[in-house]
Amino acid sequence: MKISDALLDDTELAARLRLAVTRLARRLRQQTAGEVSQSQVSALASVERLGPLTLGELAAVERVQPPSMTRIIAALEEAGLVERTVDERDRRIARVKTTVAGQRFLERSRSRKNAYLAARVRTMSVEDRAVLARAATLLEQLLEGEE
Amino acid sequence: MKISDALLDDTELAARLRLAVTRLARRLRQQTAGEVSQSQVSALASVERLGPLTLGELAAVERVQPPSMTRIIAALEEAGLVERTVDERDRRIARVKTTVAGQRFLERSRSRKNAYLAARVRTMSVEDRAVLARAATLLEQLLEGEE
DNA sequence: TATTGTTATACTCTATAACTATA
DNA sequence: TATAGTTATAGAGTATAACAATA
Repeated sequence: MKISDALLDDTELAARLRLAVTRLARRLRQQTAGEVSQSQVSALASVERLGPLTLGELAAVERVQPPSMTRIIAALEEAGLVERTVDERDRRIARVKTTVAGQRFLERSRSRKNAYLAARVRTMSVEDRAVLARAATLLEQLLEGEE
Repeated sequence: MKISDALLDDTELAARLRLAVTRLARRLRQQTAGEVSQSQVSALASVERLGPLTLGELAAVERVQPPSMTRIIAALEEAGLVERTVDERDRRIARVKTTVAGQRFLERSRSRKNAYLAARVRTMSVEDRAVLARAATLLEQLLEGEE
């Protein structure tokens, strides 16, 4: 088997991806800038990206259990980054949307909390950045596409 | 600014990468097959890849604090996946290497615990896989490259 | 009864601080 | 005194189970 084949082997590629992604995620978790956790930022970004969502929908999107999302949203609400509104027709349902402060926070995140990764990316060639950009898209699709 | 430029912007790319990586890592953590945690598998893989290492070296490679590595290695040792040996000349130093069982475990990991990712990768085109393979390499370098 | 979300509780992982033993 | 590693303890973050409110 040639090296070029080995590099594209499903299992090998999956293993390498998993290690790389897991390590980088741990590193980024340590980078945790400020009082807002990774999960909270991720949820906040989903709310911004997908618009007003119910807690259940958010939990599904973020792949966490409902009680976890309750806590995440409670923290974001306390920080003034999201706003909850009860559905008028079905008062069991709560919808979440970003506040202006939440949107500003995300903007700052993109230029400040990602400084670590951005600094690393900045040292890369345009070609390498293009690869990472395409990979990011693929990883997004990979997660969206399931079941 | 053209879309193609935006895609290669340091900050935007970093933000997208972070979200994608964080989400995938969380998804993979849930996939946690069996009694061996992500961190343990990651450490075990490093031991296999880099050969016999001291606990301190391992902690540095894995970007965790020494007490965390102590616990990780204790768990791996209890599971019979690694073996510790005390340095004869300096009895403060403990070195860790994989056992046969540890190597077998990693082999199984690659074909079983990564099933989720591998299944997703399998649906991708050869071109997309090549992108992910290159991205994996870049992410590895990104982490290795820091001081 | 079924569904949406919450509260209570416990577990896992990691960190910091204090300690042991070796040098 | 300095260093390698461990033990003690605490803090996030998440999960499962039991519950409350609404339909």
